[in-house]
Amino acid sequence: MQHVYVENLRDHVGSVVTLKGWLYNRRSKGKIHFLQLRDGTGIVQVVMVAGQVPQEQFEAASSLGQESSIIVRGLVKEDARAQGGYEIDGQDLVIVSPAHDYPIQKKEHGPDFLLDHRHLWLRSRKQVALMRVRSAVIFALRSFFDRRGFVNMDAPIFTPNACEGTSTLFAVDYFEETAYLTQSGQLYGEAGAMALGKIYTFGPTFRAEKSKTRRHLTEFWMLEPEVAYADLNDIMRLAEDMLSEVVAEVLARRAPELEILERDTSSLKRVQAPFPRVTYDEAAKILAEEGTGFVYGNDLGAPDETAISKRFDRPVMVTHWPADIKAFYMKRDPADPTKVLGCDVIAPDGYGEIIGGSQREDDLALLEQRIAHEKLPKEAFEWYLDLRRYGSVPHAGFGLGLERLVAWISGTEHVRECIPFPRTIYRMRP
RNA sequence: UCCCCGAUAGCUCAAUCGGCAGAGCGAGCGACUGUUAAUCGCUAGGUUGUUGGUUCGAUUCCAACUCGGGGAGCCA
Repeated sequence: MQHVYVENLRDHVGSVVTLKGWLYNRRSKGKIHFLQLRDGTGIVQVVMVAGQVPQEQFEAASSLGQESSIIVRGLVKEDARAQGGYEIDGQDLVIVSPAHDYPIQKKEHGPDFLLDHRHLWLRSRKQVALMRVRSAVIFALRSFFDRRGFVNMDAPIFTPNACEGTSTLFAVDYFEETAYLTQSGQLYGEAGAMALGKIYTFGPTFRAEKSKTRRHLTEFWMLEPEVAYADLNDIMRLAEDMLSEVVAEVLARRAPELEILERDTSSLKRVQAPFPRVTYDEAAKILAEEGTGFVYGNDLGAPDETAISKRFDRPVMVTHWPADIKAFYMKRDPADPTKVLGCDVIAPDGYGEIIGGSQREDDLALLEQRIAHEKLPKEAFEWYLDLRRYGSVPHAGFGLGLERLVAWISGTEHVRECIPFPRTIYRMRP
């Protein structure tokens, strides 16, 4: 007798197996119970017929509440009438722990109620599928970088100062000194690239901005590759290869989950490098035609990003941004010093900016000027300037927002469902 | 910080012009041998977010507050 998972039932047709899980739903009709057992890998229907199981088990099942933990032994059968194609002829039922009045019903709920019950909401069919997609995305990203010889070298989460000097940071008491939760691992990633050639950091990132949109979290996961001896074009190719391979792998490995999530995969199948590229100036022309109210010189707003992405059938790369609206470490374009060698990748279907990257300023004097111009505390950046004093090389990298990527691939409206326990401006419980 | 919207049973929502607080689901009890959010019958379930105002009378109109949702800005 072996304990099998629902996702492997096809290998056990005709055998008697033991399944361990929770009661997802029960439909009882007189002398027959239909128990839907979920175990995290899937849901299967268990049929219990009176007279074919011990009488006390049949009666116990008739009052069994949703999410009761149960162990079932039964015969695996193929049955066209069952969802998923397989069914269990129940022979024995053990109630591990009965549950009553489970708060989340099999009906629609509002976001407030569901987020208050996030610890239980995670058991729902779509949320399970979403977490499995998220896990597959992370695995695909890590294996992509591993295949290409990158070393995972994570950045610290406590930092002594702002990385980019713009966003509002979360301050914490650090032994009578103020520390901040990191908003980016990039500067540390640059140190790693000078040590190891090509690295990526992957960890939680914190922004204390009071953003209230479906694309924002105060705590999110960011993956940031950084490559020595690389220019803007190198990391643009890296970004489009990464997205293409990750999307293909998730399509191949998580098709059932994407179906549960009702994701139309036809647009994902078109996600293949190379991606269309437009400069900021070209994007501004498109926006003038579209009449979005875009003002030249500003950053792209969410409606601007959507208008541009609608012109193409795959992610779009926008390059050569005005230096004034970008971070101090981005390298100026030699052909036009008002622009920087930066690149944002905009996902289709209104999911917005999923990647922001650039070639980094590698000239010590120019970087010192930029730090002075931005009125940043130079002493805090001395270690960073050392990277230019001792063997500076052209280098580049980007940051990928994991939850935005997962939201796009899974077709989820809001990024808060794409992380197990979302942290937003008005919500940090449970 | 700004703009818009919302709060009524455990959940999702309704309540006409300001006039007795309603339904479905869930829960409890009962019926049913193929249900797919099963169906059918019965029962219980309410300080209408809080405070104040207008009124003979407020779930309904007004104000403030609290909590939440969507968006802007900022960003991934």
